[in-house]
Amino acid sequence: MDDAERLREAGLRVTAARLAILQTVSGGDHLDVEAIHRGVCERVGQVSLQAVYDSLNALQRGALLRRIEPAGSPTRYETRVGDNHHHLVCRRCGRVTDVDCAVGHAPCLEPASDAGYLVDEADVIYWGLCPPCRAETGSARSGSARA
Amino acid sequence: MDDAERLREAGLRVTAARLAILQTVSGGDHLDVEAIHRGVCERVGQVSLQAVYDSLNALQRGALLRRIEPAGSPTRYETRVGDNHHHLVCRRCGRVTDVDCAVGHAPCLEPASDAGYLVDEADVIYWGLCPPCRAETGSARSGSARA
DNA sequence: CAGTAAACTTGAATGACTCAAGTAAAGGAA
DNA sequence: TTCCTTTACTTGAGTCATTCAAGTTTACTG
Repeated sequence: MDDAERLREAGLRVTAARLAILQTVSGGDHLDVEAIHRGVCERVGQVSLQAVYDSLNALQRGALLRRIEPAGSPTRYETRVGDNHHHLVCRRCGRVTDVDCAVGHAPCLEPASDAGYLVDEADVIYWGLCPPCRAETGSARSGSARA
Repeated sequence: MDDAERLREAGLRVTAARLAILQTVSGGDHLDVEAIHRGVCERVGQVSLQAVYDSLNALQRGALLRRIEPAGSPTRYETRVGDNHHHLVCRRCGRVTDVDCAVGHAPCLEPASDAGYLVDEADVIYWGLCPPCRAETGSARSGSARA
């Protein structure tokens, strides 16, 4: 299924801007809105930043994109949707890297007690230093995660 | 150990504003900055919002408070620090509730692959609807978490 | 091919937070 | 106790990502 079909299936109109967004996000690595905007403009000429915001919202509502919002850094988007994966986020440069869930049956995704909540999603972010930033700061190898 | 001692131990000066912040946060339930500010003013009279921001930062650097930053809602604070617990966040009203880690040995807190990152923390947020919001929206009981 | 809803444009507004410069006060030293 | 230095606090302006609003254009239906 190509992007145009996927858009239609989500009840969205097919426009050059949206196709360019999908291409840009899928070709990039957890890009932020500004980077996506740049990519879109390179592909199809001037598109307003607001159109990009608007479309990104529509695309994520339609489950064509996934939004990642690490505390303290701007929102990023990826095309890998509908699967069970999490993210490593670099505290220093903000880089985001995918990680599969640590265990197949995802124990952490069912809270110990749901306190009466109707839980529909679990978000896991591992905070740390990415390899380039470790090299620059001279951090020793390997640490153990704390909850 | 009382709050004043704890402040001194963290290398911070003891002020009425800071004591009031600690009391307010510990007496409240994952309050946001505005609510903390209100609580502080009730206790010790006018304190500027910036002083509250400043102190909250100092207190969290000194590990007297923990900061919770759910995507799309303002930062909240709690006094429960240094343990292994996560949060349920209501998509509708933003309410935050503590959950202990699902499993003692915390499997999700060691990523399947660390991609070379030096991981120092894992943040887990369960998104859903809190009981009052479920009642208001008439959502059916229980759903299964998706990663 | 026309009509209409959705998408896009421009421009202003918002909200949470930070920065900056000056004043006040905590707590160690004299 | 008083002085002095450093940290905390005040006021006020600034920033950044994001949203809102109103008008125009364009994709798709009929």
